[in-house]
Amino acid sequence: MPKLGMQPIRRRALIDAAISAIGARGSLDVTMTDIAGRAGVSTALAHHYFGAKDELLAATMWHLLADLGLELRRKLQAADSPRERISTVVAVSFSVGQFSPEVVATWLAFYVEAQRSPTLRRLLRIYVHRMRSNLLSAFARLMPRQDAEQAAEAVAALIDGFYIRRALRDGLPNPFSAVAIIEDYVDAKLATKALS
Amino acid sequence: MPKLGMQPIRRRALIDAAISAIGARGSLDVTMTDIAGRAGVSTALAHHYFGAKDELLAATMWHLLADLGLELRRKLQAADSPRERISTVVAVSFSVGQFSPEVVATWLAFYVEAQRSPTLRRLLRIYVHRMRSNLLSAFARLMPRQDAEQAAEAVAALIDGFYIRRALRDGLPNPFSAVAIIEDYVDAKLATKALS
DNA sequence: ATATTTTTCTTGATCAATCAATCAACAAAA
DNA sequence: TTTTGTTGATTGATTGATCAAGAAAAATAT
Repeated sequence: MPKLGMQPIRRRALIDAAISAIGARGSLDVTMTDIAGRAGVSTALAHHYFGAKDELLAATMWHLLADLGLELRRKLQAADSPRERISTVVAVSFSVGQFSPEVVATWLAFYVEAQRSPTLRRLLRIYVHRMRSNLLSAFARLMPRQDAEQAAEAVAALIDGFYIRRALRDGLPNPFSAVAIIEDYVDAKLATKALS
Repeated sequence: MPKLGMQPIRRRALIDAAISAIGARGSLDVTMTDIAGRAGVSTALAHHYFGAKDELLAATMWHLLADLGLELRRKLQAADSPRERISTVVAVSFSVGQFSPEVVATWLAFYVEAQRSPTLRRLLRIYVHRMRSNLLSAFARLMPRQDAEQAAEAVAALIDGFYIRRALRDGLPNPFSAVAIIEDYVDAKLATKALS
């Protein structure tokens, strides 16, 4: 079923077009005509490469996930201390590649759609789990277990919360203040709960 | 244009049905047939009362907003100190009426849709602004202005972030831990930044 | 009270538009 | 010449919206 010889360039172009379309519209309720048009091809070709619309959307989400995972792994290698690892997770979440309005709107749309689609939910669960375990293992080396769990949940929620604000293009102006607020939280938490 | 003599009971039933349908599906992509069916009436009747689907959805969001506003105002009257007011805002956000999976999913769906619809965006802006000013005015009495602004942003983001987790029915199990984490943040912030 | 008219409420049937998906045909490359 | 890539045209299904007509209720008259 998976066509192996197909030119990956078209797949990539269609995925980028999907992100563009979803980002512009703000939801997954985009037409194949819109996506194909942005990629400069016919809708028939999109179906040729992805079969059904759902598969194109799933591939799009998988791409976002892979992109984030790649950047995260790369940056984490340069982080030595647990404290640095936390900052890296935060910084990557708000880096230009991940925090552009288009990408953020696409993430949010997938969050919503994941409630319906088991495939998307499974993909999203991977992301949530990875984010959580990265944060938790770092925090666990800096404070008691229970506090570490709280802190990891809080930072994850803060990241998601700022993503929503960003998608609404309201309230929070730039990524810097988001990072500053989260870092401030981490510092405060460390100041009160840190292991001696 | 607005029919004055109409029975408000049908409007209310249709709005409740809309919340139910949106909550079940997880997005605003619900059919009039679904909504009308849940209300036990025909689609034609839904159009009779609301004109277009968009207006029904806008009315639904307005209802959620009014509900939240009502509960918030009532509870805030019983809060004397700024610290209590902060706790009240948090508590109301995670109260049974506001934090049920259905309602949360509906909120999230509206967040997403607000990117497209100016009407919905205007409604949401009211909510965001009210939440922000409630938090900010309370924090401003407890710490320097700049810290207060950060804290208000952070608490608002935490609330939104936990809402997303709840909508995904993943990670965070119950409202109590969400409240505990936010309260812990507020306490930590006060411990380090409070006015003498 | 009872009959009537008028207004309000409700629906089934239907329309028009949108859209995912298919397919036969054609071009390009291998 | 076989495989791969590409499209225009078409189809079938979904769905928001409309409309004429029928119930039900309310108002008015007898």
